[in-house]
Amino acid sequence: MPELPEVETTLRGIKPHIIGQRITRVIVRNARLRWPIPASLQTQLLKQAVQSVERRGKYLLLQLERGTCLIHLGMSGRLSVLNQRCVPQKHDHVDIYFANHLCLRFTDPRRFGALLYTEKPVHEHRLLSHLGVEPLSASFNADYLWQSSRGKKVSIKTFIMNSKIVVGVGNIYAAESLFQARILPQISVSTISLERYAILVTAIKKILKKAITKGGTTLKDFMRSDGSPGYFRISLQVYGRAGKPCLRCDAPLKFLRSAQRATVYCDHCQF
DNA sequence: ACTTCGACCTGTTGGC
DNA sequence: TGCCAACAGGTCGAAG
Repeated sequence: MPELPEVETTLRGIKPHIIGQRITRVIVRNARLRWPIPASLQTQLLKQAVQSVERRGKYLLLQLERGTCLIHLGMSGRLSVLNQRCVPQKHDHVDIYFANHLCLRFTDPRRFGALLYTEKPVHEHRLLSHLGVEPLSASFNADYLWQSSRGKKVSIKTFIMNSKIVVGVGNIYAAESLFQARILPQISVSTISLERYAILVTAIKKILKKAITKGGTTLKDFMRSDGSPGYFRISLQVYGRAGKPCLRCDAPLKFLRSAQRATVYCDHCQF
């Protein structure tokens, strides 16, 4: 599930339930995530209140009184807020209980996710310090992309998926944005004009915002006792549609594997 | 300095 | 139906 819109939806879903709440108990059933959850985490979180919940790229940051809890959902992670004790399932690795008796549960079958804690300034953390601009901020614009791409040869798809450049554009939204902007995924960043970068930036922002709006319609589901997320499937133009007709020109969509990621595009509409 | 590639995991899917 | 390989929405860090 987790591309930026899903992470943003998760943030909006959990925030109202845990903001201001004091942590009363932490249960770690499986510490073996992408980085092992430190054994000290349970003690460190205990009795701290949540001051704010923020997002940086695809990282969720629970700002506590003395430090910050960093959460990444990886490929298959999920956070749910449960209002009563709910029997943990196979992949429910962490529970954080609050004074209001709600439980924030971290579920992640593939365990590519992460849950860490730091008492240093969180934006200086090694996982955050190198991150590029937020795609929905004003800093993400055509000039920025054009400037950042000088002297580089990478393909435009690899480029916009590079978190040092811009955060939160994953494989699905990269493919969709490039289709919308009519740019071939495999062309080099050095060949793209400022004007086309402007079109691409607009497409990325539009698609991410639309996806956030759609995810936002299911926020009530966060309180479902079974913890199922129930996201609407976002209507996708190219992702997962290789060989099927292009929705703009009817030509069969092409498939390409670049940097080990599947890409679908239309070689008639995109150039 | 830039770019590619392997690694981390488990669940699902599709071909034989 | 069963088995097995390939693949999946991420991203770090080593190697080239």
